[in-house]
Amino acid sequence: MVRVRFAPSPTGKLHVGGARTALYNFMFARHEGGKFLLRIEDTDRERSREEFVRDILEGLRWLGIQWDEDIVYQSQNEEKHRELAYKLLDEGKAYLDRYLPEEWQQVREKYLRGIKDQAQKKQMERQLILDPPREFRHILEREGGAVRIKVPDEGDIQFEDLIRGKISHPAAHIPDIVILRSNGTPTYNFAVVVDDALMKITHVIRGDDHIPNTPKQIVIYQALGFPVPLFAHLPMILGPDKKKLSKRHGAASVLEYRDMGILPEALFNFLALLGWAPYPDREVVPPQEMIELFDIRKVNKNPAVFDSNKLYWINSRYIKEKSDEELARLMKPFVPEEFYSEEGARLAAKLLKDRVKTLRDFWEYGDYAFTDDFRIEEKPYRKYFSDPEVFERLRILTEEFRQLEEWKEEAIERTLRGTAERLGIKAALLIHPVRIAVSGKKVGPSLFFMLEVLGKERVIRRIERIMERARND
RNA sequence: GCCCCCAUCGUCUAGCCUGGUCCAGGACGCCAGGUUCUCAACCUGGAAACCCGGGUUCAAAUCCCGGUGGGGGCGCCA
Repeated sequence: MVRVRFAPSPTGKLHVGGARTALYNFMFARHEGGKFLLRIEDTDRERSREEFVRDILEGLRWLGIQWDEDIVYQSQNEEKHRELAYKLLDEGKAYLDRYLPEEWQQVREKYLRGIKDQAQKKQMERQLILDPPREFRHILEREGGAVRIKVPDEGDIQFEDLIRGKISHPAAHIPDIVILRSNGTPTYNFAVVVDDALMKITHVIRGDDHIPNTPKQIVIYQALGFPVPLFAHLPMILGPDKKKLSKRHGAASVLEYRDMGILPEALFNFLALLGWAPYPDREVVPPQEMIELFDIRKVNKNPAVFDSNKLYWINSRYIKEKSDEELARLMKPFVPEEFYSEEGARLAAKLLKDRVKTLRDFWEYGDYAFTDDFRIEEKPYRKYFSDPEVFERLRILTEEFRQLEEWKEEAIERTLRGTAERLGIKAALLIHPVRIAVSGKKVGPSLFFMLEVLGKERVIRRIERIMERARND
């Protein structure tokens, strides 16, 4: 049974890099019919915050990434970590380092400064700890200390990465790792191994910044006698400047994308595509299908630049696919409360779903669907309503509209063009002022379609109202 | 410094394992044209890449070696 986990530390919001890692774990678990678990690595008490835990959970839920068992908090396992570290000590697989951190710093500077050869350095460090120089002889009398695991001095630590194939690291270059600090808390590499073993994790899927940690963790697994899981290291996600993605690159947090009007399935789709391609010629692949096709072995090795442009494009595709009713519901958070109505939202959806990029755009470009009190762009308004002739033209058009029985796109167009012809003017001289009158904007959907959707009463009302205003201006 | 990892259009990628069908395919973006009442969408077309150098081979984007470039790590941080 496949068991994977996402193990964020709650020292910041859920950002897209973390979300992608969670996503790949989730897709792998679902594809394999296994379990996806969540572990909060909250051992860094200084920096861990409850609000970040909430942000992470909310972000995952929003993306549709559900975890299967109770959330594990790393801090719950501290007793177990200590116990296992002491067990290794008893078995002679680890030893005590009695230096205080500051002392060790001094010792390193004094005795290890020029040493470049890592194997040699490792041996000297061990020597210095087990057999301190005269001035530190006294530390041997001390109780306790940090626990260091003995790392083999020869051979290579090897593992088969599901994405990269064989990775090998000379054991002699790995120093004896501290697994328990002198204050009794476990270090990261040790805690991860113990927790993963306790949770019976079978596949560790994480960012490739962890590749250098893996050989160390394997040493720990082996010392503990735990089965070593399989590893898969995902490439990093980079900002447009090819640097590791961070807050400097604009929105980096998952919930920020939600608040910008991105659909969760669009972000899911987009993130899944960063490092993997389900098809050679299809980009829009909904979550369920992604899961069915997911193959960890096909994941790329090279880092990917986060291109928000493409995210917006994918988002617009998903918006296009949705029904007006669903969009009406989805856009609610993005419309000021006093203006929101289900009817208005449905009109906005119908009018704009083929042209918007985010849910936010519905209000941004479609306020006139919700209220008569929409914003009128000054420049085009002045352009079309400073011509005194516009009043008579629109008065005639309004009369025609009033008598129009069948309020349909084609009939409206016929009426308007017919009127223009009789007046001996270009249709554009009616079209543009009407557009301003009913929407306040110089650009938007096809006018006749817009008039049909908005409805006869509203259209006439708005034309008359704007003329009223223009006369007074 | 040492160790590990990576390298196809501006960007995401297909192809690479199992050399020839690749003068390298798709998508975003960009440019041009079409449509049109506007902008977008849409349709059509276009520019745009195998990091460099050796080797193996009849044949290399694909295999091997070296270089260069980028990333990560070398903590009693995670």
